Amino acid sequence: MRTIERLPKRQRHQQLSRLIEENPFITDRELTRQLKVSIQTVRLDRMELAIPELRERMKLMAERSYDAVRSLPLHEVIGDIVDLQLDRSGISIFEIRAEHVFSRTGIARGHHVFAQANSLAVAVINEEIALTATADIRFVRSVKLGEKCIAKAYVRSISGERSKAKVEVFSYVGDEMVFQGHFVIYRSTGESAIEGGI
Amino acid sequence: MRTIERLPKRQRHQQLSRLIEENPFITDRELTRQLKVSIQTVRLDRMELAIPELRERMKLMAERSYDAVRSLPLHEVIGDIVDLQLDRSGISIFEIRAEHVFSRTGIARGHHVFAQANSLAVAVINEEIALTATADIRFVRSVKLGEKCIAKAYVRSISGERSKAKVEVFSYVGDEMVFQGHFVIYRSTGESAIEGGI
DNA sequence: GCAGCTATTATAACCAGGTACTAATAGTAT
DNA sequence: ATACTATTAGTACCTGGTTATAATAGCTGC
Repeated sequence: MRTIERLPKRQRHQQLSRLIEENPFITDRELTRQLKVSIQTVRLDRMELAIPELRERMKLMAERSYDAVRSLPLHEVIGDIVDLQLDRSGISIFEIRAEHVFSRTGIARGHHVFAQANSLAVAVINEEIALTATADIRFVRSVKLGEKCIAKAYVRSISGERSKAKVEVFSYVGDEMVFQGHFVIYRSTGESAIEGGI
Repeated sequence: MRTIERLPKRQRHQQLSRLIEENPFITDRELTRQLKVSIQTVRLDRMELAIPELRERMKLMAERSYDAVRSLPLHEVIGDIVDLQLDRSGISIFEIRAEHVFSRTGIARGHHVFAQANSLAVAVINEEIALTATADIRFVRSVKLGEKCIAKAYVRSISGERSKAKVEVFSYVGDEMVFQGHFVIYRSTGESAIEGGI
């Protein structure tokens, strides 16, 4: 009977996957010890499961984190700006992924939604250095994992003398408003800045 | 004359450091090609500069990113809460590190300062699920790389009927106030939540 | 000019943690 | 008995190094 002998193999495959997921730094030798099979079996199993060798796993992790580090400057703006009319309006899209949600509920953490809006409010201001001075925000409904958050910013006034701009941002999922915020942005012309925008 | 022959070595050391910093995935063989010296010289140089071999570098990067992934759940609260009196007040400390600042200016990005305050405002509410409904915030002065931001939250009112709490948060660097915020937190008793707190 | 020094290069043995391939063995199904 | 799968064993080879030992080149001080 095939099932009798095949089950242990599949079980071992699951165990092996779990062990490597739990500790990606485990060697085949250690897996041999824990699974009580020969090192060849471990390697055949990895082959079948398309799990790369330890060094390859470490390399992939290192590359992933290195790419993340390199792309950090891009994150100075949270969300992808898809339309921008300086000193007038702007639109950005931000997809809520696993790293943005409150793990227990799958609800996006507030500061990510805020960050998208703040980024856009700063970006829409046509100035070298623009920093958020104040913000008055309202989370209208929760944003969930997988949802695409579309933020629209409108510049309401620019008072040239004191270098302040008022920007309103509304964020939507589909046609539901999820967030609204009124930002006051300092359009710093170089001197002492007030805050860390995005 | 010693300086004549020693200079090229120090220059090469600088070049080598720079090359590895630019691309940590470079092999000694490739360094040999770029520096026009033997592979032994490259290895002696790495020894002198205490730069680990490629595989060790990748392992360190992988471990660092893996630790970061594992500690993510801890980041559900931004900042270390050092004092907490539920429904009354709380204090948290958050050190501004390189990953939190606007790279051009070394000024902390607004959403990190906001996130610390928001986290604390949510944490101080003695409820299973607490979500930010609205926030009225003001960035008083910029917070810079290396500064320790101390947030103090005070619960101002709890209206049991509609499950709302008002929380004030003030953040300081030393004795300078850098941020203030008025939060309205929903103390969700299980039904439809409004926002993604922290 | 020659010992003494540093810097560099060469050579060889060895290592971890594998891959790739071949072969043997055990169990079981038909 | 035959065929098939699963497992184990063994060997050669690979990358990207370490470690140690020795040879060579270039200059220095005297």
